[in-house]
Amino acid sequence: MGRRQLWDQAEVLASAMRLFRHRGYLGASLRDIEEATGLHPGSLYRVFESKDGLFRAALDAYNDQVVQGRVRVHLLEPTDPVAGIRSFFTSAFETGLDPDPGCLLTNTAVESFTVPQATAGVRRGLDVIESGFADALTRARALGLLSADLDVEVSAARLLALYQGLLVLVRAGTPHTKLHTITDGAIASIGPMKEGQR
Amino acid sequence: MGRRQLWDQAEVLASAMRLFRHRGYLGASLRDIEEATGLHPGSLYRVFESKDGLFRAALDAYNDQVVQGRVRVHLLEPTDPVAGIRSFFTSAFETGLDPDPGCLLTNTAVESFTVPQATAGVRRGLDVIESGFADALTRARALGLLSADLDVEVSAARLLALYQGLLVLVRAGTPHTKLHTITDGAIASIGPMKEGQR
DNA sequence: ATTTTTTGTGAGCAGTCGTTCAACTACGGA
DNA sequence: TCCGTAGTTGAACGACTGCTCACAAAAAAT
Repeated sequence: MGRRQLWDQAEVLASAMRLFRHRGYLGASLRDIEEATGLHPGSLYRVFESKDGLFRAALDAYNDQVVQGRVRVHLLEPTDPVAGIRSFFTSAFETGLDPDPGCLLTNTAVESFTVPQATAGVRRGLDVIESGFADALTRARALGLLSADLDVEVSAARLLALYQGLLVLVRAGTPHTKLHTITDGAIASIGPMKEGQR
Repeated sequence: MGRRQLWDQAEVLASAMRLFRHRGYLGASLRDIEEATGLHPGSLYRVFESKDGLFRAALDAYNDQVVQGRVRVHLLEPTDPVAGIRSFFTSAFETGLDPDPGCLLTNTAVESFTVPQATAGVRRGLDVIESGFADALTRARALGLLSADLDVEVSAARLLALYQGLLVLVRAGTPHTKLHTITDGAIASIGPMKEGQR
């Protein structure tokens, strides 16, 4: 054996994730990373090989924890799937953080030409979200909350786009009132049954 | 007077715009800019003061030419506003360019924490698009193409988000078939009247 | 023709980038 | 106890960053 690792990998990835989410891949220098994680370059490079490697690991952690977690809580588990979709949207900008860091997937997708190694991870995360929407829509339809002839695949794709667009607007500093309006419109666009309808 | 400027400012801004659109602000170095525009740093700095200054000028040019132009052609002028909205969406990813550079507004919005000087320009551009949507929707409603009780402001905001989301997905390398599906959904979500309806 | 004014050129600046590595520290096994 | 091994440290590397400026070139003013 030998000396034991003094730091927790999950904690370091969480710090790196926060930093990348806020500043992007190019905008986060290794000095920034050093400060954020408390790790010196030697340790970082021993475990993650490169800045790229760290970024990919952080993106994977983001997918496995943040994205999967949010999809589960808002899209897979709620007994009211329509309300779940709504809260999935609003929780994207009501983070309590200022400034709102947006979504690492969105930010990385846009940066993808300068970080091509990350595109696979971005796709994986987007797929998770889209599948989550599809699941929630299917369940909502089965519960009679949505029109029976709603095309789940098409609606899920549109909700994904709308969600990514919302996160762009979050980054652009759009006021929350407008973000709520968009969320309301998103829900309305999947055509939930009103009271007394159908 | 003195010596005359040898280069066309509009051409230089167009080249810079292309470069920034593809690589982002941080991803485009001054050497890249030099190569793309054919200008040496001295000339660049005499006219634009800094990399920031050049970027802001390029973003303004993007707003004034690309954004305004596309809004006019697809949203303000067409006699069929619904078809115009559709072509506004599809023209965002059927650029004929490979790889598709996406939209400078979208990309800059996401990069905004590392280029805070550009947020005002981004907002201006987004407002132009949203107003364009609102104009097209109003005209469509007046023509009886849409339901009379459609809320134009809400729908315009949602179309803007959807459009920005589409551009994120473009950057993520989403296949065109899916982008078309999303476009179809966007049109369907504003509820255009079918034949025989109303 | 000479001076003045503006523009173009590109070598070079100080600082930062991602990355490496030799010295050092802590632990398990003999 | 001492050795082998794994982890930590931070100074330093070459490459690159945004940017400057002394000089050359060209056009207007004199």
